[in-house]
Amino acid sequence: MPELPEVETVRRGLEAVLPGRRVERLSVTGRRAVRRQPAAELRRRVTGRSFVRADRRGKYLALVLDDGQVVVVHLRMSGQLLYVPEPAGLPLQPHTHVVVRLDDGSELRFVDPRTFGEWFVTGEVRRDGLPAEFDRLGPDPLCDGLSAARLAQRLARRRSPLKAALTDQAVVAGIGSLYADEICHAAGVLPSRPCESLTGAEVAALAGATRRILRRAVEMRGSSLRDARYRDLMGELGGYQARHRVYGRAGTPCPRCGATLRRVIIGARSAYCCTGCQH
DNA sequence: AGCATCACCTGGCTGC
DNA sequence: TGCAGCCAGGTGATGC
Repeated sequence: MPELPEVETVRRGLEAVLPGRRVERLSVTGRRAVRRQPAAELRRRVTGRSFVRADRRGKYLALVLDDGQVVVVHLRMSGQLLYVPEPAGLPLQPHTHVVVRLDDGSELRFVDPRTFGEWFVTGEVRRDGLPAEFDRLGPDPLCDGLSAARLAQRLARRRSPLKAALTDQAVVAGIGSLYADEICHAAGVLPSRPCESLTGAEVAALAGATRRILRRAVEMRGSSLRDARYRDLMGELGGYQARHRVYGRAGTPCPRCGATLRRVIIGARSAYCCTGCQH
C-alpha cells in the first residue's frame, strides 16, 4: 500500500520528468478515478497547462500547474502512476483509468485495480501553492520534521490506541498500517497502547523511529509487497520490504528478542507486533 | 468533539 | 482442480 515512502519515490520520479511539460490531452476512462468533480471539468481545466513541479504532503501528490491550479492524486490502496516515454510500444494495461498525454509524446498513466485512488484539480491554494485542504493534515515527517514535543502535543489527550493515532493523517501525515507497525516495534511500544498512557521517553522514541524509518524507506525506494505490487513511476520495485521486522510476519521470531511475532486487531485492522520486547 | 464502525473495491490466497 | 469466501486497507461518511 503506498504510504509516505512510496509516494515520495513516485514524486521524485515525477519531478524528474514533469516540470515544463504541457498537457496535450487528458482522458479519463474509469468512472471512479475522478469523483469529486466531473471528469470533463478536470480535462478542461488541465488540458493546455504546463506542470511546474511535483510536490507531496503525506500520501497526497500535488502536481502544480503554471496557472497555480494543482492536480491532486491519491493512490490509496492500489493506485499506480506509470511514466511511459514511448506509448506506442506499450498498450494500456488493465485498470488504466487516467491517461495524460504530454507535449513530448510521453504519457503519464494511472492504473488502479481497486479503484480507491482519486484525481482532482483545485484552484484553492495556500501561500506555498499547495491545496488549502492540506491544512487538515498533521506534520509530514519529511517535509516538516517531527520533534518529540510536536508528536507529544498531537497525541495528548487521546484515548485511542497508538496505532490508530499514528495512522490518523491529522496527527501525522503519511503513515499507514505498514510503517505504523514498524515504527511501534522500533520504538519498543505496543501499537495497542492508549496514547494517554505513553511516557515522554516513549513518545520521543516514537518520533525518532518515525523519522528514521521513513527516511530509510525513502532511500530504499519504498516497500513492494506481494499483493499490493507497488512499483515506482518507471515500474521498478522498491527495496525496503527486506527491512521489515514485524509487518506481515506473524508466527516468525522477533528479530530483536526472538519471541514469536503476533497479529492483533486494532480498530478492525491487523497490527503486527512483538509482546516480548514491545510494552 | 472524539471515537468506533462501515462502505467503497478487486486480486490473491486459503481451505474445503 | 475448482470455487466460495476471506482478507488487504486509506479515507470519508455515519452513528453514538
